[in-house]
Amino acid sequence: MSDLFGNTGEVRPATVARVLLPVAIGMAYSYRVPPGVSVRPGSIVRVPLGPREVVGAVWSLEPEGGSAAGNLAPSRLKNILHVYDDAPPLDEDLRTLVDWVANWTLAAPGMVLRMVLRSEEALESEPPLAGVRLSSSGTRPERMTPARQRVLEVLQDGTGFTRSGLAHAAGVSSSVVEGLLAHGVLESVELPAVPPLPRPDPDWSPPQLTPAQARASKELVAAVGQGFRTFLIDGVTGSGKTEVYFEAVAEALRQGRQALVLIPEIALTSAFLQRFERRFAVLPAEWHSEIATRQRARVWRGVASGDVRVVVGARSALFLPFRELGLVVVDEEHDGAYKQDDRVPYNARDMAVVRGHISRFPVVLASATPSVESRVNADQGRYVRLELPERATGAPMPEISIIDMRQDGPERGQWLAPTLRHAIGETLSGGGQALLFLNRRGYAPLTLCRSCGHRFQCPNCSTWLVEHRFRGRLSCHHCGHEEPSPDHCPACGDTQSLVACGPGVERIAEEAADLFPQSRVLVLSSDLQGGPDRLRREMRIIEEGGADIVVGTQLVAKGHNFPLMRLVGVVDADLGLANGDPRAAERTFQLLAQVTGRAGRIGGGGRGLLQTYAPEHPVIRALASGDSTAFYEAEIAARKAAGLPPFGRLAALIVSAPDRARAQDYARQVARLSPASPGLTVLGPAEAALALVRGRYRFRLLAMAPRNVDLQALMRSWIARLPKPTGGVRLQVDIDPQSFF
DNA sequence: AGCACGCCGACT
DNA sequence: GTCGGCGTGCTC
Repeated sequence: MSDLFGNTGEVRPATVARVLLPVAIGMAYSYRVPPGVSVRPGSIVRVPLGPREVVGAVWSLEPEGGSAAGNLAPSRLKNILHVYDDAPPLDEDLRTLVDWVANWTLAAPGMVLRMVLRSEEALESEPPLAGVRLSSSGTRPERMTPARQRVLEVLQDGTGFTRSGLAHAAGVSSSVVEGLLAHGVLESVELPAVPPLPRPDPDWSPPQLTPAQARASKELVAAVGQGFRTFLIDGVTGSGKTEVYFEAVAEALRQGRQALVLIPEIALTSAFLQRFERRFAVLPAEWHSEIATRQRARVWRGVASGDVRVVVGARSALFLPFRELGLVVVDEEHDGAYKQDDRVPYNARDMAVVRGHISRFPVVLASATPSVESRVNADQGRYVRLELPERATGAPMPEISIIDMRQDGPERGQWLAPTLRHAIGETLSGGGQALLFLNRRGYAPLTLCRSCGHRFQCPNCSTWLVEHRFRGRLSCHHCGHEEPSPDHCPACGDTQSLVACGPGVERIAEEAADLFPQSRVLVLSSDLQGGPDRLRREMRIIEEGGADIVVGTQLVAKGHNFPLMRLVGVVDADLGLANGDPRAAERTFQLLAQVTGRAGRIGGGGRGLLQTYAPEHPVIRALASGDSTAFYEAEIAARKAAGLPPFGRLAALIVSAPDRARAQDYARQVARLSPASPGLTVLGPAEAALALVRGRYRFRLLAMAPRNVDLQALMRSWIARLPKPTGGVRLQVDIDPQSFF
């Protein structure tokens, strides 16, 4: 027996269904299936839960009379209230994915289901719109007027319009339409709420590929429809990775399959959608947190029904109920935005591979600076590596050189070395743009009183307050605390004694403006007022040459192409190398490779200058030489020796409590228990392992296990043996925690 | 996750 | 005398 959606399943009337609910409960709950109602595994239902009603999904059916241990007596079961028949049941693959992700992340399966059921509005079809068309009786108006004439012309081919749409299209007022309707010239008609979606055309505008691109795309195209396989496109910035995987998307479309392209922080990258449109004639469906409710429901429904063929989305798009998904692409696969930190901690890049494995389709990871783990997977033959060693435009890669700040540093109170200043001057006089990159918002990271040594500190965190001179405020980048910039020291009362220490982008912009007074300087950072629209405008200004010097944080490393950008000066290449994060070097390398890759991307002739106090550091050497092999090999060896991912696995137990001392105390107790767990290494209770992260009173206790140990099972048994947290202490487990991996 | 219940401090 | 803070427990 097969239904509308192609699912074959028993339609034997079950009396009890196990329903997974979108709440943090470890198991599915049993509900009675009322007589005359039919459900199957995957059916989306509304059920009572305590005082409220929730939407869940049938996870399994229980045969009559059968009951698993711990279930309530059938007489006490509540009824399923409603079955959403407009939405197709979640298919078996998707249910397998939900269970898999829940097990992997140690999250409640219901919380993973919640990510699937992200649009309650999608579960019921939109009611049709009231519209009008020419009356089928052929009635003509008794008195013809020019306005009426125009309305009739617009309706000539028999299409239906909404009343306001018709008035607008004909250029008349709505009373003209009302009149014609009253006279029987027009008749009411139901219009579909969602106009039929044009489908992307795989053969609309195939690009001219370079030989390297053609080789890579050929391999991808051949793999589409041939089962599960993971590819890693490893191509330098500007090598045209997008064109390559677009060919795989095209092939999936030709084969009647859907495709999903994940990109980090999609809300900011309308340029990407336009590229898609140029290749496939229509815009793809978009999915991310900023999409409006109605549109979100349409995409969800379209994905489930098969009307939507391609989705471009943020990490959460991975949990959409695709009907016939045949390809997932993860662009910029190394990007941290693929990791979710709260609720269900998962990495969408890895779960994409899992989804491909479950549903037997290829997965494509792409990056100019692959993550260490993807690189290892490619080295070991688990992923197929496709290399694009040259820029698609033929432009040479930028020439990167080092400025040794110990010898060639600027004077005190300045931050741009003479060599960099000189390069900026040359670039500007040559008509190019210069980008000064510093990954630090604000004017100065620390304000100090010269008289008494007072430092402005956050009242909540133990961090310095960052001065934002444009806004006239001191701000904590940790918790968001803000206060007005002071004019005197609160400790000693001195008025002329406050000094800003160290640079932020605002301060670099000030210095650049002083050095090049005739140039237009633009600052780009996430505290730009005006939201994404403003950001897009500023990006446009840069693209069109409306700025000479851009000073930016990591915001400028991503997405946008700046055709006039010739020089990238990294103000502090060592920033980010010093913190305790074992991924610090990798992340710094990725960020600086991306940002220097902005130089000369179109016309060539790009230069990159790295200001550093550590010219011998492997990251700096890799960037300057353009050869990252040695750097990656060193990273891989270090990870291997430490048993860190990808050779081992990592978990964090997060302890939060109403005060720091109690969190710390409990973390110590936990750490003391660890030797009892074979195969698990706990870092701690040394202060170093009790890393304080985000917000007050939270500690992370890191645990590491070899790759072959079942970390999930180990953590579960470990947690079961922990002393019961009391006094407001709370625990949360996080596998592959964001702040470290 | 959400929601109710319950127990303590500061106000109309 | 109540309002409301969060700590605790429960939901088929």
